[in-house]
Amino acid sequence: MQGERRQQRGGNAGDQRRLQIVAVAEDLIAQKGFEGFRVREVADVVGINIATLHYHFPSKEALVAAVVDRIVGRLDQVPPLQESANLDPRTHLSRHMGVVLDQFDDNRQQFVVLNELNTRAVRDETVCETLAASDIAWREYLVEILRAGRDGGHFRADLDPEAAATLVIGFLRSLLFHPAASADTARRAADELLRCLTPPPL
Amino acid sequence: MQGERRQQRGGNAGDQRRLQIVAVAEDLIAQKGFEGFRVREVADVVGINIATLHYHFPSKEALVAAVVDRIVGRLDQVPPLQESANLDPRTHLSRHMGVVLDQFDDNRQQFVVLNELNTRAVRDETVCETLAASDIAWREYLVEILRAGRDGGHFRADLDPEAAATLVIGFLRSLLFHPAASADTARRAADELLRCLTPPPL
Amino acid sequence: MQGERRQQRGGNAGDQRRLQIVAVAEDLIAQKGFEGFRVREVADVVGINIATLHYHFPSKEALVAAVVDRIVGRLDQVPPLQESANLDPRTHLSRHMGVVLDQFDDNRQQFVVLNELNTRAVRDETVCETLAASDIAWREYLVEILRAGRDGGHFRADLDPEAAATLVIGFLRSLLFHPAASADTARRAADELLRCLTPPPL
Amino acid sequence: MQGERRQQRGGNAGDQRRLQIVAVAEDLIAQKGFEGFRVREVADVVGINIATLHYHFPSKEALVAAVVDRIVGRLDQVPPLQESANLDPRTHLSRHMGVVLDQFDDNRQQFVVLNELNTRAVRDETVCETLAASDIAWREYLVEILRAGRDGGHFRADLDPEAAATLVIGFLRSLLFHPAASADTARRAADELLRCLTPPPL
DNA sequence: CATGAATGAGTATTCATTCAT
DNA sequence: AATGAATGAATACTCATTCAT
Repeated sequence: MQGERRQQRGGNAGDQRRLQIVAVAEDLIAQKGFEGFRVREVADVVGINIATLHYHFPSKEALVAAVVDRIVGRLDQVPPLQESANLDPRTHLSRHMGVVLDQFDDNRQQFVVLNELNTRAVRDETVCETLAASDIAWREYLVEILRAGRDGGHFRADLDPEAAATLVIGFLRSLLFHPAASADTARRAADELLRCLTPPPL
Repeated sequence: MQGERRQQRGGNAGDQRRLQIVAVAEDLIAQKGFEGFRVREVADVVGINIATLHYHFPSKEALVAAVVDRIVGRLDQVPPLQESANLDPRTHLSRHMGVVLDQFDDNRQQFVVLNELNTRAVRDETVCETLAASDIAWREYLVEILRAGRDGGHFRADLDPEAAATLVIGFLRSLLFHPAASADTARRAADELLRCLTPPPL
Repeated sequence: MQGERRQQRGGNAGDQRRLQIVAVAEDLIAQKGFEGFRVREVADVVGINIATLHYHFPSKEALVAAVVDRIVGRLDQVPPLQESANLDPRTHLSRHMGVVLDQFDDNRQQFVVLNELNTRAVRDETVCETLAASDIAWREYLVEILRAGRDGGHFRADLDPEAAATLVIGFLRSLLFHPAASADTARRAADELLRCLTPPPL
Repeated sequence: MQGERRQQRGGNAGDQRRLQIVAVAEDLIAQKGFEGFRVREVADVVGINIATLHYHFPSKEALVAAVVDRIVGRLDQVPPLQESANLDPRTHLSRHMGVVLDQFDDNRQQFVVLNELNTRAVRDETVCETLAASDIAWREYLVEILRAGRDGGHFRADLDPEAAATLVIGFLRSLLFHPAASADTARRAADELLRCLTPPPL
């Protein structure tokens, strides 16, 4: 009976604090990388004692896991999925890439942390599987668009949807490598990719 | 007797030792990442005292810089550049991607370290500039091929060489994210990319 | 319904809870020793919050003191004292040692905790005095038996009752050192000790 | 070839330092017990940095193990064994107990640490075995004396040498429990024990 | 060139205790 | 009586770096 009310959606004071800690941790990982990530600094920024942080997250590993969940959780929310469902595939793909490029402009920190995550995935089985699961979902989403577009004549008739999905993902992923890249270069490449996939005018 | 053989290329015995240290360091960075990279472990594997290592490399930073130089130096040796110079651009590009994909199969460690380097570049100005320089050279090399191919009719007439170079680099770079990716998937994507760039049959 | 039964001996519900805490604490000291004894673990096993435990026992020291009282309180209940009062001294001593040896078989945990207590006594004045008081009572009890036995011809005429009491106590105490000792070895030694004290047959 | 000279008996500077650290550690264990034993305090007393201590002993456990070895090593040197070899068994046993009682007077710290060791042995398999090995050697030594004494008429004819050895060891061991015991009480008990074992005058 | 020994600053984690509710 | 959250002071251990030999 006790504390029943508190088990709602993050309304609890404790949950609130945990969210705060994870948010700060993500910031710090973006700034310093996993290499320079210190739990003590998280506690300092949040303004709590290091022991309090360990009360909420029993170990550094647990805190990192929470950060990973948070990041991947955001990845899985592909915003245009629902709204653009009834667009023609080419426009759909165009908007999808546009959304990612916008995020690249507006929230570059997220990309930096994703880069950290990718590097960590090489040696952390858990992170690797988490990222792989997210990757598969994204790939399937793209393959569906590309196949529908090919069959509907919006894309080249000889298009290999899975291979093309690899290209789209590869291109978008490679943005992670260019924290200083100009958005313009990226948009030109996205346009070129769309032309690549589009059938030639007769 | 000792060190007699060492008087070959690479200079004196000291240079030889330095090369050995850098090689071990690269191995360890590939295994543990920068996060788990310890100078003491380098010394242990080489079989020398930690103080001796510091005699050759005054600081960890200096050792890491040497490793970075070694890796980037290898990057800049694009093997097919010379030999394939007089091939037609489409075959040239195809072979270039093939070479990289072969390296991905045979020497994945190099890709892992490159991934580490990319992540570090976000916070290390020196590494960032070193990688950027290598990147520009690669890009120019590809742009040249793509432009020649477009003008010679091997590639689509409406091709944007610079944007296409971004796509090629992006695709190849994204391999770093898939340490477990099947080589087959990558080759299918490379083929698709070539089809993308090729003009449609009339 | 709740707490109804609890209104028996031991007073109110609070006393009941305190008894429960002390019992768990003794168990844990037996398992982990004073070195590995944690108040938090006591609270966890009892199933209460650590703050609740501190409500009942203001400090770790207070809880330990309660455990010590509990253990020494049990020591002072020498069961055969009353029932065997009118036995001949030799049988009396034999039964006394038998009772202790039986406890050694049946309730070895108690011996383990006593060992912890003895070690702590070196540095804790309070524990030392508590144990010393218990010791003196035991010693006097044995001296009485031995003196009566000597004067009544059951033991050797040249027996030094106090020295013999030291031997009996020393032997029984030394059982603490042998958590893995066979009961048989101990009983053989007890028999030998009795023979030692008994006058030779004429 | 290098440093060959240094591998002699503890003459090396490093060995010297290790001996010093172990000696200080033993002192501190005697003063504070294992419960209050801190590696940092060892370093402080020795006058070295905590990292230097960890250079010589990689972990607290390793340091404790070295202390245990040192203590048990001393236990195994039963001084009177050689010199008293040709004494009659009764005098031999008397002197043996005398030596232990003298140590009890002169070097009580050693007994305190032994007490700590005994308590730790309950939970530490290694310490338990080490102590057990030392115990067996001591027991065999005593059994030999007692058997020879019985067969030679110095001790009672119905003496059980192994049981009597248990009594002697038990008595001497029980001294550990009485850090404040008067030496006089102990000597009276030792005398009584000798009388116990001696055959009655005809 | 090479080494054993040493160190300062840090690094995650622990634990008894306290306090507002 | 009971609890979730918080804290100060420790605690073992690590790591790059230095120095005398």
